[in-house]
Amino acid sequence: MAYKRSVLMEERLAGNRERIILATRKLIAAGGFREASIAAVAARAGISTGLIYRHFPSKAELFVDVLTTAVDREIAILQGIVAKGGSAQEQLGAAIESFVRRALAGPNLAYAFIAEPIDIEVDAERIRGRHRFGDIFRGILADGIARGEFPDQDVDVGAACIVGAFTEALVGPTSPTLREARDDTRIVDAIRGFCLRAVGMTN
Amino acid sequence: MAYKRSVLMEERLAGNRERIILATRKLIAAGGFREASIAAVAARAGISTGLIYRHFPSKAELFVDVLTTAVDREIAILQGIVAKGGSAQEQLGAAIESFVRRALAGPNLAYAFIAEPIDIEVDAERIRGRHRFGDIFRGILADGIARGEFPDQDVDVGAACIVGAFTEALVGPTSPTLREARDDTRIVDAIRGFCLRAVGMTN
DNA sequence: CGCTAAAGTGAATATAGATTCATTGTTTGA
DNA sequence: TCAAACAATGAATCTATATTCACTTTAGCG
Repeated sequence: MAYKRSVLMEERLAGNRERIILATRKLIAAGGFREASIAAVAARAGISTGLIYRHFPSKAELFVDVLTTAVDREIAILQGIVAKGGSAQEQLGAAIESFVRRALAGPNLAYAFIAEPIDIEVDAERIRGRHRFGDIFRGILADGIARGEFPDQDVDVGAACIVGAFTEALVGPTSPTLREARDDTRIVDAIRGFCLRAVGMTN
Repeated sequence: MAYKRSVLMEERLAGNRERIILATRKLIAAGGFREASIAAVAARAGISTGLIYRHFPSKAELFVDVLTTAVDREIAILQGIVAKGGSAQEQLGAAIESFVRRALAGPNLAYAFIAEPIDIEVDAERIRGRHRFGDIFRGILADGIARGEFPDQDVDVGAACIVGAFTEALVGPTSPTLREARDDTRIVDAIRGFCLRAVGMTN
């Protein structure tokens, strides 16, 4: 007779997949891609290495899956903010604040993704993710300029600078957030202030 | 009798060391750390893999050497600019312009260093390099605030944002400079303008 | 129960790349 | 010219992981 997976079984499978993804995310968050070896992921997920390959064709695809999922979530939130309307200044401020706050809330943010290359396949996705973030900000900038809110400026460079600025301030090695005694609100304000001024608001 | 290297020999040795470093730098510039395998370095330098180990105890130390040398050079230039005095605004503008111009001049900048991790040892150095850049900008910022040129602001976050901004705009994946038809002056101006406004200059 | 399909395992294999070292070539100083 | 000391080579070795696959366990179904 044909083999039909019961609902319970179906759930277990999905659960395993979830546990693999979760384990990967945690390992990456804790110590970057380098920490997330297949053996480590398997151990953390409480399964065998072989089983991972039943769910993902390769380590690279597992990573890409984890990455895109995380980026999708952020992009959706940013788009939501833009969709809400308001002045370009409000949108930009809210977008940065949201991103920065979520990153700080971590505890150990998938955002580290934005900053660490490994293999070409994953890299491609990482870059795509960064571009998608850049596009959001480019849009807000262009809009603000069109509305006369911001002075005329190079939106490509501006978007790149904004992404670079808060990425570095948050997860980069220069980051003040890496040193203890963080005051989240202070950091959010500082980054938002920096970017808003940079874009032309006297604030 | 004791063996004493002749001057000529001494020079050949030094030349080999130089060629190894140069080959490494070029390979890294062309395709990142990943391209710079020991085999590739040896091939490019026109020597054997074994010889590399006569000059450097490990691949990591070779990379660290190449990295620090490059960073040292940049830092010295930035310090020279600061030492020349002038208003904080002038110093900041000149420092950014210098850095950005040199990076654009490439041909294929050692600055990619700033953006790509590999092993812990090299990472440590990379991070130190970024900190050293950050320190320069933190200094200029603090000075400008003290002199009343810039509004009061968080210098730690500001410095990180500045480093992040031009790093991303130059070598990051979002970078507009990666796409052809570059207009160097336009990019320099855009980045400098962004950072100066961010710091509080109405410009 | 007994039989099959799928889930799950983990030791064995494959691969890539750094590192070593036995060997060969060159330089030095008498 | 010769022997010791050093430079240089590159195939062989070591290492670290990703990936496979022969096998064990469990679930579905008559």
